[in-house]
Amino acid sequence: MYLSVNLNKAEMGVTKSDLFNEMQNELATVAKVLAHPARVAIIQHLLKSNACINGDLVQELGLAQATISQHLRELKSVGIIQGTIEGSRISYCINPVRWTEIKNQFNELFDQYPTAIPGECC
Amino acid sequence: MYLSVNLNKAEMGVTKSDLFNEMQNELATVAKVLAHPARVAIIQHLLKSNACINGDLVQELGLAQATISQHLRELKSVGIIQGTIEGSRISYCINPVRWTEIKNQFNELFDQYPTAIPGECC
DNA sequence: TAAGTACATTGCAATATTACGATGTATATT
DNA sequence: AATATACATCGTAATATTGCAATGTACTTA
Repeated sequence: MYLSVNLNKAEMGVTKSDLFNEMQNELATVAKVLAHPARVAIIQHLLKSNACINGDLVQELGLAQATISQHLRELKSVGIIQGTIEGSRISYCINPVRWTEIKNQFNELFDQYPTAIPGECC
Repeated sequence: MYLSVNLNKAEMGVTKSDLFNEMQNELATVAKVLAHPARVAIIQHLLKSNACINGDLVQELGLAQATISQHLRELKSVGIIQGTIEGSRISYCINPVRWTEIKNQFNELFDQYPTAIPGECC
């Protein structure tokens, strides 16, 4: 039987981030940014072309300009990309330092799994 | 000027997954499952203890039983964990094969970034 | 068989995300 | 200065996610 200890009104739709540690919250935040195919596609386009502008991505992905702009903002929010003003355009590219940080963050989790387990697991 | 080509009513809140390729959709789907600190915490608990049951996680994370069950279902949905019935309990653990697959999937993306770029980027 | 334990599922409320048209801001061109 | 270009932001509608109480299902024990 599971008795409810918390008698307050439930906070629905709200992630209880105070229950988790820094690493768990940070990894989840970055994962959330990668959790949309358009943003993965934007990243891959930046990997291919080294740098590009909003308009390129509108052409490439077939989403509206406002939508691309919103995705770019989310990618920027975790620092995975950066934008530089170039005249009337903004040139976006991967942030190399942050890229490595994020890669390492994920691999710290991935590498926590022992490569070989005797015969335990289910 | 950005003329709208699509004159149909906008499909809001709906990810246009048909615009993206298989790799992009799959990576995004897995990232979405990792995009919640509770699910990262569940994974880490499984890494530490090799296997555990729903009740353990309720104790460990301080979320309701139904909530843990929901998170476990999402983790199972991408195959990152698996559950085995053990009497009246269900023992969860990491799926080793899928774990490696996912790790490689992410690193395929991460390793697309050239380690050293001359002096191009912004 | 009845009561208890363990977990899933359902139903629902609150919040978050996705998408785009419309509009705003800043630079560039005529 | 007026027009065009490039991008951000706002407003809004549709859908998705999060969380939990209540309930359902299956096994276990008294």
